[in-house]
Amino acid sequence: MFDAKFVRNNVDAVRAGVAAKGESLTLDNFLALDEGRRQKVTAVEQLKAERNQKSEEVAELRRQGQDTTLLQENMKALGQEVKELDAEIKEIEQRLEHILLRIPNLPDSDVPVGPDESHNKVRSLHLLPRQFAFAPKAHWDLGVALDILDFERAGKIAGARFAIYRGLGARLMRSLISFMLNLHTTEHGYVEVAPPLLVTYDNMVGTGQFPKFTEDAFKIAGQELYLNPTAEVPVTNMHRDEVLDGMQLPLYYTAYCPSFRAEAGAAGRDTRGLIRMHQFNKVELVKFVRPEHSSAELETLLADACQVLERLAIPYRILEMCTGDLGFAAAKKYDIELWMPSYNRYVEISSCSNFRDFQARRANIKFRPQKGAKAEYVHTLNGSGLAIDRLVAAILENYQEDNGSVRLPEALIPFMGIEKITN
RNA sequence: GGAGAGAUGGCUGAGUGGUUGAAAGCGCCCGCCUCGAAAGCGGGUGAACGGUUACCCGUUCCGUGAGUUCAAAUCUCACUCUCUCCGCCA
Repeated sequence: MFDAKFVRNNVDAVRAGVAAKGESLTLDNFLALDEGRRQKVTAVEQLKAERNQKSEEVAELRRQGQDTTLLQENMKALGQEVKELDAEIKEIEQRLEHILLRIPNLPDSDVPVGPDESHNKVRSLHLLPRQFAFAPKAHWDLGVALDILDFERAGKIAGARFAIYRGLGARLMRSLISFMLNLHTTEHGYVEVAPPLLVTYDNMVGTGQFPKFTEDAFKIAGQELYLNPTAEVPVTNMHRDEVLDGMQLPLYYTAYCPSFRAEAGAAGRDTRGLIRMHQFNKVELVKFVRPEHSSAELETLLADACQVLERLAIPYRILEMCTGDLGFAAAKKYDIELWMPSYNRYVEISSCSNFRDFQARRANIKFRPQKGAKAEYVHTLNGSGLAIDRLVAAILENYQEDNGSVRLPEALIPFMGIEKITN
């Protein structure tokens, strides 16, 4: 979110940034409301100054034992006027905030310009897709045949877009969680957290999901609580309304969280398998950093996420997202995509984003650069490190053998206690 | 779920409806002292918004929201959260 003053003073830049993201906002209404607000604020503040002054007079006259009824009568009208103006201002401010909360973050200047995903830039390729000497199976077939995935029974429990992990499948998921959390905590310097999975409306606003994308979230009936769509929400909001000690920055957090998405706009897409589910598992990376470091921190965040795929030896590529594919809150974003034989293409496994101070403003997260210095907004970043269900799918598909068994990546063997999943 | 206590600045903690943006202490910053430091002494030290932007001026903010009043941190109501005890439970 931007503050009104910034928008007022940088109308053209904001318009251009919004347009680059493929949205349109005239801001004319905003500017008119903003101008009207300032006029009313100036007016009401004069009245309030008068009220304060007269109130002091009342106090003074009373001390002298004089009658103040006449003065008090005059004050009533003044008080009423103030009340009405305050109400008008409040209404205008609500409308201004309504607009401000819906202005997307502006792209960094080095982000490739383009309307949609077709303009994303491939930054690098890592390992080449394996050439199969047999017809590779999709993970939903492999997993069911190996009796480690069960979609049918998951449907009995919760309907479509859910999965049951079973036996070695459940152990594989647990192994991936441990493997990734261990990697990030012991080698990359992240602090592991296990946050609440239900979050308030304000939390969702803080990270930018709300108010624009309420239909993507699951709401708890009768309560103002939502199932978290990504650990980004609870972990970033941990520090909401705080002034962090500048000496403690940067803060690195990693969290494993089940995550929940309504997938409102995805009816009929990726209906099979583990790729797009209402409930999925993810290890997330979140950083709170000084503004001058956030660009460099995005690069190391990306590297930390890629390290998982390096260790698992799965083919992947890194995409630099263009302006039209940045999403609402990001100023710059990389996607990591891994090779999925059943799709015969790369599939997203992680998004690593720099939000600059966009989320920090919404969630009111500041830091004090030095003792005694004025507090400033921090920069926040996050990325999946990585999405677990898609990783399971990719391991099954990329490591499958012609007899339907699946070898395990070296790095997972200590966690699994076996080298191969067979029937 | 029942009963009680509480919520004030970076922290601790005073506060009788009327110079209380808020005592005091801690912390922090500047100065004096010192070779330097500590101690001591003196001064300063919240945020947001608006007007001017050199300085400065005004308004708002004492958990949140409403109300009473000429005037609310202080009175009333609702809500949220924290703590203690009981009940329940993993």
